[in-house]
Amino acid sequence: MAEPTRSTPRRRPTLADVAAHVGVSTTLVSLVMRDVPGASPVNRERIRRAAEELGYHPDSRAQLLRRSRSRLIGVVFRVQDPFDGDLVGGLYGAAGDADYELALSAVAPGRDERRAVASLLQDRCEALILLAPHSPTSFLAELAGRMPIVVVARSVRHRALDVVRTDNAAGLHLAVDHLVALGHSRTVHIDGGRAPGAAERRRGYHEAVRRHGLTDSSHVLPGGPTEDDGAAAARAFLDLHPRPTAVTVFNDRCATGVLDVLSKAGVSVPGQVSVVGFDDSRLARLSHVDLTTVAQNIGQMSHLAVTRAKDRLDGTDVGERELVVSPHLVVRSTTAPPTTTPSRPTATTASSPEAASLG
Amino acid sequence: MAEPTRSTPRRRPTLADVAAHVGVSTTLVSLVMRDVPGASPVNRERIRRAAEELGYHPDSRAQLLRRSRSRLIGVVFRVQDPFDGDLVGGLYGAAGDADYELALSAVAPGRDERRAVASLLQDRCEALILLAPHSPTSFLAELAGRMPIVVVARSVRHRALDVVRTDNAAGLHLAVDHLVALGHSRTVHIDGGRAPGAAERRRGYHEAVRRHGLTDSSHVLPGGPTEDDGAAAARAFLDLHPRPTAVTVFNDRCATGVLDVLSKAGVSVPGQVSVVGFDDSRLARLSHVDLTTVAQNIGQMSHLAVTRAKDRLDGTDVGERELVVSPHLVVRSTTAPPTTTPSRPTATTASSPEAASLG
DNA sequence: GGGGCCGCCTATAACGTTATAGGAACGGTA
DNA sequence: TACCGTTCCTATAACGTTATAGGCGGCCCC
Repeated sequence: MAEPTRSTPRRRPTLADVAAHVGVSTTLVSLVMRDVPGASPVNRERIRRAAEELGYHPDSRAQLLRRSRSRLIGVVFRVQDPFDGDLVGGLYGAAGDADYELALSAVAPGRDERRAVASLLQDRCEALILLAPHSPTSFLAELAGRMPIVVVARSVRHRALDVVRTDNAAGLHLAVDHLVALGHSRTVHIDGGRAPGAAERRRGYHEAVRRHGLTDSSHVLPGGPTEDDGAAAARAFLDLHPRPTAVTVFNDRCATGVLDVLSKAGVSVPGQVSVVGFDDSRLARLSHVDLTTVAQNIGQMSHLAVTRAKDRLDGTDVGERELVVSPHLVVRSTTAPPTTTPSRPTATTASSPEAASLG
Repeated sequence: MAEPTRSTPRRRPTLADVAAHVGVSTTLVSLVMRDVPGASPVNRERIRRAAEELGYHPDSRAQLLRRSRSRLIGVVFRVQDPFDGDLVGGLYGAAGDADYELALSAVAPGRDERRAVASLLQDRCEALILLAPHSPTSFLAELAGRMPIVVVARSVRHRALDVVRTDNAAGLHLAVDHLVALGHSRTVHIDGGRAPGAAERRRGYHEAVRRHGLTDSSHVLPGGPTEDDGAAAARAFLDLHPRPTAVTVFNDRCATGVLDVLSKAGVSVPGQVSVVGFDDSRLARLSHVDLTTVAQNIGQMSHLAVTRAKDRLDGTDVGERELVVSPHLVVRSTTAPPTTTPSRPTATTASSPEAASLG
């Protein structure tokens, strides 16, 4: 039992192992592994080779423990949400640029936000980025007393919380302006219910139609964030009389449900009805969906979230608590001029039974 | 500079802070926080209160560094994949039951599997669970020399690797048996290309139709894992003559693309064509899709993956390297008896132009 | 030749926790 | 009184790393 090290060959090699192998101090090995100056080229090379040979990997726990700063940013995300997935991808890039590491903690069925946050607290993250959190503001505020908190894609008004979000109202302005420019006047907005951002998008819709003097020929239909919500809303839409020629939808998932029901009902898109989504998710980009939609700038949002966390940690003086990112419109193939507009009856009117009975 | 502790009030409290606050040793606080015997009820209560009051959270880095075992299992997953998302949810549950923690590392655009794995190695994970990895077997085998590796949802034959996967061939047997039982004889399988599991599902399809003596009236169409692949395959399907009455599809995403194109072409499902997917993903369960599909048993797969990792770590003697989980069929509304079968012409034939020109 | 600086290296002490060993006080027993 | 076993508690040394403070030559410059 002179050398327990040798009796357990499975032990992971440490700095000391590499140092002993080369015949130098652990400090020198540490210098070389961190690529900081202070070692001769000869030793640098020998140490690198020994580390490679022994399969040495630094122990991040020990590193983080020793270093005053962990340079770790925690991210809470919903593991099934495609939008969160895209954001996480962007965050990895942005964190790398800022020289921070990311610690991921998922919200999943059976694992709520409190659990996810608690695990990140234990990991000594210096700041937290929460993607579309649904925890009460009081909980978020309490967290903010402990460390910088950046909330993404949810509007929270609290002086201790940073927020990065899309200008949802502006997004609906873009959508409505686009439809009006195409010649539509009878429009409807399918709402997101209590989902984050839904109220602002609804407000944006109202503002835009009022600006165009189209308040009387506009509607809001109850909906929600999911495909099912969209499908239900589309059925209600089919009963409207006279039928609007264009629809703005809370998000792309919901819009997909709308498109599906319209297609099954024999209503052609964009022939009889134009549809605009929101998010520019993977869904919208699928060639068979090819949805005109309001794109959130995921890259910029990720960048801003990380930068804001970093600025808070650095004590940099920042201005607004809330960073609002402008969306932009991506025109694809679900929008076109209305064919039933009195002013320009270009194409033949639709011949489906529904259209006939409602026209 | 007598007490730097007091001069920086923002520092996170440590065991020592709690101990000083109560007037006991750090060891005693540690005992209480870990809920191990050896402290008097009075002190136990006082320490708990002090910890709460100071907002003390144990530093998991220091804990893991000190403890011989980290009890940490690393998980590599694709951050945008809904199936991986479901699995991660299951893994959290299973890991909790086995008294392990999970460390998540995402594969995302700009962050490949090597990066994801390297970060977990640094975190001193004791084992790795890789969800549908696409790294070469050689890389996985090299990892397996370092620690237990469990591969989920991909078939890899290597004596050092544990595999947990669905019995893909059996899944297609279920699908074909179901269709045949409904009365279908002309079927087609839309393939997954090079996606994991595609070859086995294709083989299962071939086996099943041969068993039913339907080889001559069966086809395989090239496809892929995405909605777009399904949409393209569906267009090819529409050109088949005579048109098959039922389709088995590589997965639910691909099936969604198929359904969409069929719907736009005026082909009714399940009236004219029955469709069976694979995965039972969220997609399939949406009420407006309501897809008959082969369900992978996510709960069992998660459980088996964690258990296998644990057994390897415990040195438990386990049998097979490969754990094959049986799928089951979920019948929803995209399958029905064929209406064009000579034996029972129940409904009126469809009247859409496409159907007419091809019928 | 003295002083200063630079390049290379090492010893030591942390970081916050837990494992180990052991001490003090107390009651019970011989 | 001596001895034992509990119960409750503490001191100390790790875990693997890095920050700090040097040490030791050698070279340059007055």
